[in-house]
Amino acid sequence: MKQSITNLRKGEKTAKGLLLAARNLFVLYGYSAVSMREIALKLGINAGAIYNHFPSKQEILFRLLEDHMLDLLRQWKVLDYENKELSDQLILKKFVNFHINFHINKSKEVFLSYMELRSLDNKNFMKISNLRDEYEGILQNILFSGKRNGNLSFGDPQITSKAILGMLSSLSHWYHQKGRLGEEEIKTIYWNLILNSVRNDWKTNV
Amino acid sequence: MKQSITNLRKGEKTAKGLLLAARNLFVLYGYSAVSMREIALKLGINAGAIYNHFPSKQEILFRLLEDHMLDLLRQWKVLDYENKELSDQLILKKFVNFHINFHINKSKEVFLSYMELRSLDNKNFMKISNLRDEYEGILQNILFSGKRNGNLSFGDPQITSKAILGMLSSLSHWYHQKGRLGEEEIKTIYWNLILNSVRNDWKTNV
DNA sequence: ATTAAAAGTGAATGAACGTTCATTTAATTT
DNA sequence: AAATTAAATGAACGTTCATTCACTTTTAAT
Repeated sequence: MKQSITNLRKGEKTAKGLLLAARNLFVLYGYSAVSMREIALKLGINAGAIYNHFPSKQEILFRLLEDHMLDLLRQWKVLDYENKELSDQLILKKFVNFHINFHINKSKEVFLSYMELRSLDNKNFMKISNLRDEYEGILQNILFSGKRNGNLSFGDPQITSKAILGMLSSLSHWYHQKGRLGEEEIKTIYWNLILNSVRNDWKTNV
Repeated sequence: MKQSITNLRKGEKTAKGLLLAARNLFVLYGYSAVSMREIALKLGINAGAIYNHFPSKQEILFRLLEDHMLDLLRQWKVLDYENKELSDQLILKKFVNFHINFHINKSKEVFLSYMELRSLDNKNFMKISNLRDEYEGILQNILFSGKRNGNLSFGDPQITSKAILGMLSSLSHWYHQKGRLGEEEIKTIYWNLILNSVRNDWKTNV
């Protein structure tokens, strides 16, 4: 019989709990520094019991990173801005707001994806790497389009997209809910920085 | 008798070689995932021999990170821009160029300092953390000064400095010597992005 | 050349690692 | 309530970990 989301089978609850515990521990200490015993301990179960839910430690990390990247891409897609005839500037703003919102609300997942790419084995690395490229491609396309249409002005689009993503993603390294500024204030500050940086004449600066 | 730099005592050569090998391995796989045996193997010596040069694995990591941060701060200080009566805009440009140059030429050290802060024990973490704050303070001061004098215009200076440093530091994640663009081109692109982002009227954007 | 210090060996330490397994206990379905 | 499946136990597997140590070899100073 199918179970409701709020009334999971015991095993599903444990599996979710394990992912959560693993995520928190990996964020704090790094994948390699965390043992299966430590993860199990957070759930009050034995390390061996983890293998009723996941085939390996590596698979836990992969699940965390893949779930996160698929979530990121899916959430952008359902907004469907690309089919809404928005101006280049407005869709860039939508992207910035989306990215900030996501990075604030999923800061641990973002941080983990950032830090533990290298802990994936080759096959898993390629999968996640492709998903990352797909996401980076979204911003690149926005910038390309804005430059082509003359609505945005900046240097190399690939470097620029990397610079902007670097700026935005650094959020996950220092943002905490208890911080001085709220999400909206941060969005405003970042949007001003980014819009100014890409809408001015190129090579007019000292 | 004092030795010249090019003619080190054997032990000093080994010590330097160990730091280099450890740096490269830590960058590739992470501190926790690298064993003393692997580090020693790169030098063709036995793991036990490492302890003739360093008291622990933790100390090797700390040495790498401290050396790097002290080098970063020292190199900025010898330029002594702060005593040269430069305009706010020009000193910001100097800082950006300095930061990019350093991050391109020491990309492995930068990357390591970024990734392995959490692998330091408490005492060491505080030391490195303080050095990082000192460096971040340099940019914050430049931005504060520019805003106070009306030469720069942007939102919250602390967020802005974090955003700019995030943008600049992401360089170490993707820059490789073999890349399409050289150091000067990257400096130009970044400088345009950054200058535009902080010299325009605040809150005039859509 | 002699000698003392420095550097390296190779085995050993105890602890911790991810994973497996036979078995028991708990949850769910019949 | 009985039968079946899922979940957890706890010990053990072989391996690897950082570190120590008695000892040998190499290096550098006398």
